[in-house]
Amino acid sequence: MPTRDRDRAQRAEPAGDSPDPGRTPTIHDVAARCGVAASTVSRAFSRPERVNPATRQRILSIAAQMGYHPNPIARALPSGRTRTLGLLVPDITNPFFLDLIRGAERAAATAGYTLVLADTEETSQQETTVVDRLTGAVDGFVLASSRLSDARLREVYAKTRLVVVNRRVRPVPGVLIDSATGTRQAAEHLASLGHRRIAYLAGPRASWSDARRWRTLQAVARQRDLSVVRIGPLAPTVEAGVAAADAVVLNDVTAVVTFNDLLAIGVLRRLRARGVDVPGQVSVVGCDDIFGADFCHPPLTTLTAPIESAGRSAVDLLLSLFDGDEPGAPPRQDVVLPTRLTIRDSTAVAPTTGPDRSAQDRAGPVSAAH
Amino acid sequence: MPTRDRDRAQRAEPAGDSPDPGRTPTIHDVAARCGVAASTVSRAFSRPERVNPATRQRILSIAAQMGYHPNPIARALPSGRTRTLGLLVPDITNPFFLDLIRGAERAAATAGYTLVLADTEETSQQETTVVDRLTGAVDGFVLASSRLSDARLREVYAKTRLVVVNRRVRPVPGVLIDSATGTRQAAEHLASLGHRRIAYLAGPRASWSDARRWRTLQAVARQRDLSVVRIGPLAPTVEAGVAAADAVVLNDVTAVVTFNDLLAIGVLRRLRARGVDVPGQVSVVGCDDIFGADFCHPPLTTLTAPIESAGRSAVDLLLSLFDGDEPGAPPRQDVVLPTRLTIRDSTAVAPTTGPDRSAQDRAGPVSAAH
DNA sequence: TTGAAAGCGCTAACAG
DNA sequence: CTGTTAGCGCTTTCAA
Repeated sequence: MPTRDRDRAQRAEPAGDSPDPGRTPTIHDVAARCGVAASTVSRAFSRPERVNPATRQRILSIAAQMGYHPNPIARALPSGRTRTLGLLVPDITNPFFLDLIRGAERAAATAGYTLVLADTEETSQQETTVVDRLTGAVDGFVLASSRLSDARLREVYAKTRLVVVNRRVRPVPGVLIDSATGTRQAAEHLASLGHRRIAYLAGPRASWSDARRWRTLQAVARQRDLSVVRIGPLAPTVEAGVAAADAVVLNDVTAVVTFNDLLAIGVLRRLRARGVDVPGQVSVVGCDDIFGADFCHPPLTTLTAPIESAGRSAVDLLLSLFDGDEPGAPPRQDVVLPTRLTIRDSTAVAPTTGPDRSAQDRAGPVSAAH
Repeated sequence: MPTRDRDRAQRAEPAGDSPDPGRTPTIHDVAARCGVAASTVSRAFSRPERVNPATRQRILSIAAQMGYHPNPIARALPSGRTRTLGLLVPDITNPFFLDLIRGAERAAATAGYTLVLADTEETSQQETTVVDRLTGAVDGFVLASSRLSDARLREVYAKTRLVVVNRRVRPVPGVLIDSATGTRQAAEHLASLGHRRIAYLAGPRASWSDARRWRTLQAVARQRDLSVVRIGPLAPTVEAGVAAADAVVLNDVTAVVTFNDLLAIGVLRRLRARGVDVPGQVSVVGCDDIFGADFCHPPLTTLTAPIESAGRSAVDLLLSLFDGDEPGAPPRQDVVLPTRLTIRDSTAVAPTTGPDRSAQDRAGPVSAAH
C-alpha cells in the first residue's frame, strides 16, 4: 500500500511530488519519503529545536515539495490547542463592532491566532448556544457587550478562557471603555457653552457603559447646576435616534448627549428634517466616534472611544491568560481605556433665546409631530 | 478508573452531575452513565433518527445534566466536516466588507455554520498563508476580492471548496456584483443632467469590477458623446479620494464617478474644503452605498450594491457545493447581482457656465493646489 | 536525537 | 436498533 503510493508518485512526478493524487499528504507520507518516523516529522514542525538541524531541513524541504501542511484539526485534538479565538458580538450590524472586530482580528493575527466570529443577535440564549458549540473549538472567548448574566458569565469563565468587553464581572477579566471622564468633559463643554438643560438619550437597559454615563452626567449636572432629562432606554440604532429626536424637541432642551453615535446620527437626521438647526438651536454630542461621525452633517462632536484598541486589548488579555493560568484562575487586572471629547460642529453656544422662547419658536413643528 | 469517576460523581452530586470535576465529560462518560455503548451516544447526537427514541431521550437528558457537549474538534477529525467556513477579505477596515461579512455571517449561522474571519491585508502572500493554514480547519472558503492569481485560485479550488466574490475565474464559482447596468444608469443620469465631461476615479488595478465599470462608462460615453477621463488607479479609501479631488478640479469636469463610496466621500470632503460646491459646480456619484453614504454631506448619489446579499449568496453557493460535489467539480452557475442607481443630493444639472468658464472661476484654488 | 506506541474524542462501517 | 472495532492525523511520553 505505501509502496503503491510511492510508485505512483515517482511515476507521475519526477521531482517527487504529492503521493496519492487527490489525497492530501499526511505526516506519514512525509515520514516515509524521508525515511524517518512520523513522530520526527511531527517534531520538525511543532518542536523544531528538538530535532537535528540536518534532518529537520530535509524533512521541511521534502514536506514543502510534497505540498504537506499540518492538519490543524488533527493537531488540535491531542494538544487541546486550536490557535483559534472566538469573538462574540451582539450585533454585527453596529459599526461600533466593526472597529472592535478589526482590532481583535489584528491582535489575533499578530499572535498567529485565527478569529472565529459570531453574532449573538442580542440574545443571551444565542450567546449560550454559540459558546457551548464553540467550546473546545477555540482556545478562548472574547465576549463583547455580553447579554449573559453575571452568574452565567462566571460559569463560562470556570470552564474556558474568557475576556469580557464593556462589562465588569469579577473575577472575569475585562476591557472597559471608561466613558466617565469623556462624559464629564462633554457635560462641561456643554455647560461652558451656556447650556442649562440637557437631554440624555439612554442606551440598552443592560449596558454597563450606559449606567456609568448617566451617573456621570447627573454628577456634573449637580455640580454645574444643569438639569438633565433621561430619554430611553433606546435601541442603539439610527432609527431609534430618529424617533427620539421628537422627544428631544418636546423636552425643550438646548443640548442632547446620546448613548452612541448611531443615535446621534438619527437625531441629526430628524432634526434637520424638522428644520431644527444644529448646532444653532440644539447641540448634539455623540459617543464612540464611529466611522461616519466625522462626515455626517454637521460633523459630530463626540466622545472618541478607542474601540479598535479595546478589541486589541481584549485579545491580548485573553492571550495572556494562556500563559500558565488555569481556567477560572484568580482575577486579572482589568484594562480600562479612556475616552476623550472630540469637538466638531454639532455643538455651539446655547441659543441666546432661553429654552422657553425657543420652544415657542418651534411650536408649529412640535405639535405637528403629535 | 471508570468506577472512581462514578463514585465521585455520585458522592459529589446527588442529581448525578459531571463525573471527574474539572474534566469535561466525554461520550464515554455519558455512555457509562447510561449503560450503553459510546457509539450509541454518538449516534444520539449525530444521527438521532438511527437510535431508539426512548434510549435517545435518556441519553440526551443524562448528557444534558452532565453538561456534556460534543467536542467539535474530535467530531471533525474522523468526519472531515468542521461546520466552519473561512471568509477572507483584503481589508476589514473597508466598510464595504462589513456588509459582506454581515451577510456571510448570517447565512452561515442560518445553516448552522460558524464563520472564521481573516484579513489578508491586500497581499496574495498573506492570502496564501491563511488559506494553507485554514485548509482542513474549515469546510470551505469565501474569498472576497481575492488578490490571488487566476492560476493560484484554480489550484486552491482543486483541493478545497471555494467561492470567490467579485472575480470571474472559471471554473471557480463566483458571486459577482454587476455594476455594469448601474454604471450605465449613472452615466445616463449625468448625461441627462447635461454633463458632458466626466471624470472616473479608478479603483485598484486588479479589480474586476473596476475594469467593468470603466468599460461601461466608455461605452456610454461613446453613445452619448461624453468625454470621460480616467484618474487612477487609486486605493479605495477616503484619503485617496481627498487627494484625487484636486486632480478632478484640475481636469475641469462637471461630474465625477468614483470606484467606491469611500473615494466619493473623500472627494466630497476635499471639494468642500476648497469651496467647490457639490452638486452646484460638480456632481459626484459613488458606488456601493455603504454605511454613511446617506448621511454624508451632501447625501451621496450612488450605485446601490447588494453587498449583504453578496455575502449571503457566497455562503449559500459554497454550502451548495457541499451537496455531493467533489472539490474541483464542474463549473457552477455564477451568481450575478445587479446594482441600481440611488439618486440623492450629490448630483444636479451641470452648471450653465460651460466647463471653460467654470475653470476660470476656480482658477485661484486650482493653482493654489499646485 | 530519534522511534515505538498509546491515545485525543469522536465517527463509521460491520456484525449481531 | 445497538455494540465492536478501527481508525481520523497528530502529539507525546517513554525508551533506545
